[in-house]
Amino acid sequence: MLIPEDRTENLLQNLRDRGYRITPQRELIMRIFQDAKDKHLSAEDVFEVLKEKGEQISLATTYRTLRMLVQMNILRELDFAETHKHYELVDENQPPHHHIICLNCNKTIEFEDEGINEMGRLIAEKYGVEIVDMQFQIFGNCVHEENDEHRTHRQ
Amino acid sequence: MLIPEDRTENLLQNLRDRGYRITPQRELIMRIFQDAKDKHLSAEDVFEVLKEKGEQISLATTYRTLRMLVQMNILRELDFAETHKHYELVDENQPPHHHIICLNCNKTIEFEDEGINEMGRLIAEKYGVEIVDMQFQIFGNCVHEENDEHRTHRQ
DNA sequence: TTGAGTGCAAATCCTTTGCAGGCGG
DNA sequence: CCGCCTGCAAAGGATTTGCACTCAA
Repeated sequence: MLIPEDRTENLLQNLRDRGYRITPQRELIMRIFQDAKDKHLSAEDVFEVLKEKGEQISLATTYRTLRMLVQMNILRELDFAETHKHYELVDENQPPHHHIICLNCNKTIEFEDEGINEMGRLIAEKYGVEIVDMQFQIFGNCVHEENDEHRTHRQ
Repeated sequence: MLIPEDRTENLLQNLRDRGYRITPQRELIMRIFQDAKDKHLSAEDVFEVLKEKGEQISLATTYRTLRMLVQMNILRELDFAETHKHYELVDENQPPHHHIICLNCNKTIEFEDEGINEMGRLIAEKYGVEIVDMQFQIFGNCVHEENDEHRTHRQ
């Protein structure tokens, strides 16, 4: 089993090279995403994790940092049809992955499918679009909720 | 060339059958979507169209009606990685379609791809998820903006 | 040293809600 | 006529911003 390497140092260097200052706040936030692989944290989530760790940081800085990291292509912004956005680390060595979102329990399942990625590339090429990101979302009800009253719409 | 039939009467009957009252406001909003096929209106867009037509309606009712129509599966809610949501008429006779969103000009291109839909169905089945909606979004830069400074991130 | 980054509070944007009055069935 | 719908204004949640201060380089 592969232990995922900590890319934080590289990413920090990357920021430094682009003229950004490395502050404790920025480093903390990047480490949170490194430690939360496979999660899709919201700004509020990140802020809560920091508070639990006893770290001093403002919500404003959290939002500013997330926005900056998305612009640097270090974080990917995800839309799960909620009122707030989610974020995850970009791994340029991995093909884009996609998400199933359960409308009952709000859990998300990640999946990879090279066929879908390839079709996305062909379609983008057909329409003359240079891809920045592709997201395939399946909204539905997962079997674990089978006995509950199903929600047949977005929340 | 096929002239798309006006389904508004059927949809209104549908609402009536489900115990909802048919008010002028609800009928107006449904007709706006009928007349704006291929567009992806936001709540504010709908409100503006109504104002231009000289119709009297409040923004609150616009939001309430949109939410109700989504719950009735008459409208589909779309997320284009913006701060507000977009809506389009659901056509149950058509397979789900998807969108390319240009990060430069904010234009959207609709496309259909039965291969992608089929893959989505297979994946949902594999993970035991009953599909409510599928959305494949390609974010990128369209060729028309080729000479402009490219935005390489979400707005 | 210096200006980019931070914290705080206020502002902004989008959307929802409480309430009193209106009107569809 | 009953109670669902509406309009208005106020509230709410998520995110951004102005400003004075701080600290990374």
